[in-house]
Amino acid sequence: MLKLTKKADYGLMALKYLAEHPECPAQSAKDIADAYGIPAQLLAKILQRLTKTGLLRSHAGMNGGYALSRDARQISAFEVIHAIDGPLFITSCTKGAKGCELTTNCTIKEPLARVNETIVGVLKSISIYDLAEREPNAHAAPPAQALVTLTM
Amino acid sequence: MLKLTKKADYGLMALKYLAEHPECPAQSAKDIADAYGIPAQLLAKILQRLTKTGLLRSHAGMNGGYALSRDARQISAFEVIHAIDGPLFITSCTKGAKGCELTTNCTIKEPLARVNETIVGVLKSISIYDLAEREPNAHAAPPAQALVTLTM
DNA sequence: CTAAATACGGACTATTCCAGTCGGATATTT
DNA sequence: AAATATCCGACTGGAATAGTCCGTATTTAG
Repeated sequence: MLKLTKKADYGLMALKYLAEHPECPAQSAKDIADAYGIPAQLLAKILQRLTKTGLLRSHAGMNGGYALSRDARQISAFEVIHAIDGPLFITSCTKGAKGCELTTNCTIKEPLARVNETIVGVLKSISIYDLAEREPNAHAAPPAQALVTLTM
Repeated sequence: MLKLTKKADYGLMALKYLAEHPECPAQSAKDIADAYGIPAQLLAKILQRLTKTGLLRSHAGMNGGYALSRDARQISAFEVIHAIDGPLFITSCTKGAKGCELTTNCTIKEPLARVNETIVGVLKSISIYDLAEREPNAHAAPPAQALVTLTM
């Protein structure tokens, strides 16, 4: 449980792929799908959605495809996940405005909301660049240091 | 997305309820379910599972029910969630031993694994006691300070 | 100008997972 | 013996996810 959807995974993988091939002006959905062995049509729809939210730029026609709309360092994992899966709630009961229907108190919700914020914070601190520039062997010095302080 | 199951929510709520009523030797599943308006039979199964994993102690018969097996401060939210929902994986592809089937690389997985660990860390730092000792009005000074440092 | 390659997008199907129910067995107290 | 509990396996309904199909629009190559 507490899983990302496969679509979000696919989206992250695709952006990583694009970040790793900055020389190419665009990569088609099919190319990316083939590279990872994921269903092409499904990935296509994901990329379309990422285009609609402005993370990608698309170009139809031959040699068309998708490209990052910004530098990979400027795109966070959170943005990708949010674009694909929608808002991120850890509790089942957190609904838009009406809150929890459970009678007295879902007091649980309040502390878990902080956990939620923490997760969001962490995901925001990870950029697509971070995902890409990792050769399997270069496992050593990780640069950035994200510090999350949660008071409770 | 990235949601806890309702069962986990219910489990946390139930333990919180038990922590708030330390005077009673035991609370029946039905009592707790009624207190929150959640399905009694469903909660019963959840409590049974928590008993099997050792977080609760049960007692059949009249005036029977469930009680915390340890001090509320010694039970983490993570333990509860893990007992109910099983191991906590943020990525869809993390399977027991075989890892990811996707051909080349699910390089995504490695950075996300750290996110995973962070979440687990936060959940481990929250005890049932933390959930319970919160009167709706006492919204002021939160005591404990959990500090999560993640390097990436 | 035509054909190929590509993005776009709605509708549909399949499958999995979660939530909740049912029925019956066992244990304990009164 | 009866009432109150826990215990546990099996089943069902529904929602959400994963994936497919098919037609349209756009751009480039030849």
